[in-house]
Amino acid sequence: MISENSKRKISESTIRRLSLYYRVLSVLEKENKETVSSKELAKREKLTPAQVRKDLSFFGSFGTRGLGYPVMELKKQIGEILGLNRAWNVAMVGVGNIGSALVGYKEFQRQGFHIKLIFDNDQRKIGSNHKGIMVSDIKNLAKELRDNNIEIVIIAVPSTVAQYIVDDVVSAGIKAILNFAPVNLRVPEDVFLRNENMSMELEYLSFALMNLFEGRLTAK
Amino acid sequence: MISENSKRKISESTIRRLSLYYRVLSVLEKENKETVSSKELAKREKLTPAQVRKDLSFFGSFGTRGLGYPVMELKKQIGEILGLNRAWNVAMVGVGNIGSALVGYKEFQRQGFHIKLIFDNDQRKIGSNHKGIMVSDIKNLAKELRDNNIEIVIIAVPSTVAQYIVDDVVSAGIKAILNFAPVNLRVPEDVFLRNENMSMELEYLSFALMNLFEGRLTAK
DNA sequence: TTGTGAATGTGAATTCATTCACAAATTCTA
DNA sequence: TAGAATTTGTGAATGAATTCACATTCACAA
Repeated sequence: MISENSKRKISESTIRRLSLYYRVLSVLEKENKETVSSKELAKREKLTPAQVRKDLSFFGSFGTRGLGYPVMELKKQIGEILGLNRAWNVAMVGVGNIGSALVGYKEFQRQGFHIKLIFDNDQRKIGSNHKGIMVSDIKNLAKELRDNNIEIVIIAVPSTVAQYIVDDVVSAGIKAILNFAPVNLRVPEDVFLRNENMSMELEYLSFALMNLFEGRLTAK
Repeated sequence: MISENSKRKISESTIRRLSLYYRVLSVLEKENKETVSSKELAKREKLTPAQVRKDLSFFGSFGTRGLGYPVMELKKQIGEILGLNRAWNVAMVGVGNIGSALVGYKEFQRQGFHIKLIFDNDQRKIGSNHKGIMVSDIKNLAKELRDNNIEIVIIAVPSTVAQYIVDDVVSAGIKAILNFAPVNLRVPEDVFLRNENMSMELEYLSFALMNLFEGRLTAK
């Protein structure tokens, strides 16, 4: 059971690690492991056992001393916390390179993120079938989002138009937006906006290699 | 000039923010701004001015008191730090949904990440032309990586085979790997491995919405 | 049923990151 | 040329996240 202290502020990094735990637990479930210790969980994610226990402790106490955590049950609990035990209605705006790839990305489906609508402004794409979903005209964005009870919108349009799209999305009452355009977008206070910056990790590697060459740094 | 105190350990978040500054500076450059203050830079990234100055101070002192930072010069300096003022030879392994989209992703090009080789194991894809690059047989992976002086490898293959690929990549002497497969990979101590977990941000939004419904949390 | 070993859950200690606050430097104005 | 207005750069202070360390709990074996 999720304890009431969950009202306390949870750090972003804890949530991100919860995602990691969830994934490892899925693997462990497939391996038919009944229980897992914080030590084992930590090892698989290159974290410390204390970190794992602390993270989980924010939400309740799921383990058994001397034994560890029940794999299936813990996965279910984390799923509950992250909202993965339910389906989310998602819309994709923009079906260029990235948008198109994401529509076909099975992992989203598996996690309960169901892409129900696809939008584009390209007349050649509108009306065409994309992995079983009809591409809608972006002109009808706000109305269609409302009519279809969309809860999360993914933005995969060129940077130049991303802000206009977001304004439209916000006007439709959407409270959660995932942005793939490499640009900073403005949203009202009550809207959650997350950015997926595809170049950032490459840049980190670039930085790491630079420092490696200059003899400043090692990988770990 | 980059000062010698750059030998101190730089935190991951500082590097990530450097990426953000770089992007903002590119925009400011296009807007023909000559200088920018830490205040303005902070505002654009929703950070504090102190944060911006502290981040930069790890690498040297680039600003002028009373005036701010010279846009072009600072961009150049950050580019130097992140290794963006040079070209990197990159290889893509796997041209499914994601791999294929990334090969066509202009932003990588712009930042100096040049995808020189593409690998797949699908006979129908091997030999075919993908955005001007011939798809190679994954059997020749290690040899081709060496022969073409590849420095960074992007993994976009199914989770089930990702570890085998990585082992092969490592055996070719590659020191920097970006992994898009939703799985934890093992690499030796001296290899930089970064993971791009496409579901993580969606899961964060999912968590945020859950808490919003339960009245626990606001967006900011 | 008792003892041993294992592993959790959590305050306290520590480490790490961010923000404060201000002297120093420089621009700008008149 | 002097005084006002900015804004940097950075130690010090604060705040946040991680790790430590251990009492507590439980499983399991004999």
